[in-house]
Amino acid sequence: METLRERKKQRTREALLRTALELFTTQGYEGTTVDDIAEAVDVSQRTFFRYFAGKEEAALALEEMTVAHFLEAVRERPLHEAPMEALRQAVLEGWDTLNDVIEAVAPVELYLRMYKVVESTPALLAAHLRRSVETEEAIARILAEREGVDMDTDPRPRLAVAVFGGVMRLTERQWSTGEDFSLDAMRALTVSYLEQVGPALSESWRTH
Amino acid sequence: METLRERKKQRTREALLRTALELFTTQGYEGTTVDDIAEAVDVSQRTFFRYFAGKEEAALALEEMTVAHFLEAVRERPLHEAPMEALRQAVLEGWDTLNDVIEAVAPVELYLRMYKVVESTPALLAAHLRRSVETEEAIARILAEREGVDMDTDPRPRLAVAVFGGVMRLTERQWSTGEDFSLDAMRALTVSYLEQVGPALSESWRTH
DNA sequence: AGGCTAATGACAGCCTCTGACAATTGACAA
DNA sequence: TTGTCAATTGTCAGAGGCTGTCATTAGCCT
Repeated sequence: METLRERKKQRTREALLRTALELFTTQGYEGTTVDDIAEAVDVSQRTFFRYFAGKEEAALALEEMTVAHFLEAVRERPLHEAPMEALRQAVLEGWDTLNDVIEAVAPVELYLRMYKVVESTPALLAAHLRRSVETEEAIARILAEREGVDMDTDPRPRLAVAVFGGVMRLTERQWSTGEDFSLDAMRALTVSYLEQVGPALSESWRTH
Repeated sequence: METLRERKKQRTREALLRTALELFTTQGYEGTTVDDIAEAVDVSQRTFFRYFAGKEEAALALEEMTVAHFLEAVRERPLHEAPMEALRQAVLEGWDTLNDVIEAVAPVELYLRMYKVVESTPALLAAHLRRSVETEEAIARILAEREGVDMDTDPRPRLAVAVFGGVMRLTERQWSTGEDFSLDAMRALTVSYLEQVGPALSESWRTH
């Protein structure tokens, strides 16, 4: 952001994003129109769509940053860790360093509030899940390269990621609807669920 | 469907659905407008929205039928089967008896073609995934009751379903993009992936 | 046959998103 | 500094999904 022009663009984008998130978390996603956002920032509606492909993109912009951050964490995991363990450590580390990634754009608190909005708004949840598919494909690629296997012939990378992704999405959902809506609670849930995957799979749950 | 009125409604709905699916599979989902469908059936656009909550609902109507069918299959699995095994058998059985559920509305071949449309259309894939969340919640409830555990305190039902769902979605995706687009191929993929979940999880994949 | 009710059509309107063109504003060299 | 070029924005116009409303039609039932 050298030139004045670039700085202005940056400021417009951040104003749009911050305003959008603020409105989404207070009036709800569907209760907020793009016109509302544009008007609050004092730009035309058309300008909003020049910065964001759609309402969804603005709503999920923070998440996109954290996903990128998580992918980076996976890439940097030591090679001696087994795939699932590497993923596990990467998520936990991701939560720990969440603030470093977000703070420049918005307070963590706003991110957390958006989480609930996403989870409780059908249209947003749908968009979120669709993105997860792409994220999982990216993670699978990282794992495959890491372990030196070929994704096209070996299903294990995608399989491991599918399982991991399933558990993580469940974790998010339970967390966002639970009472303890803190990062610590999220960490605890993650650890707990990942621990119980094994037992949940092959055994019978009955205690007769 | 006793009265003439009810028969007419039934016919209108089926005409709309069949026409919609036909257009979706030939011109694509986004290349088809609701007006196109309504016009082809010779009803007003408003009438379309009286039968379907939206374009999505029409596109996913067949799938909804098969999901209901699958849930029924899960409910009827013998109690001696472990949870994951019951789910596995239910899916396989679901595929076997797919035709019985679909044929009254549309040929299986149309259902299969729609599968590719869903998987390759972002908006539809998103809607599909969102529905999967609800489906998984329903399955978890069935499993919990079956095994006599309380979902609110025991995470295993949701956990098992999350894992299973993750694997099944991967299966669908790989199947829909693969070359062998037959039900047999689907069955084979399902069995194969479920077999490899265990190995993919805890071990290292390297063969040094 | 005639009243009742359900189904449909016809508008009008809101919201998301896009293309096109003109106006503005910063960048940069002469 | 000024003039030119390019990037940013605003303004329109319009498509497409979806909803509310109200009048009209058509099946139902006595």
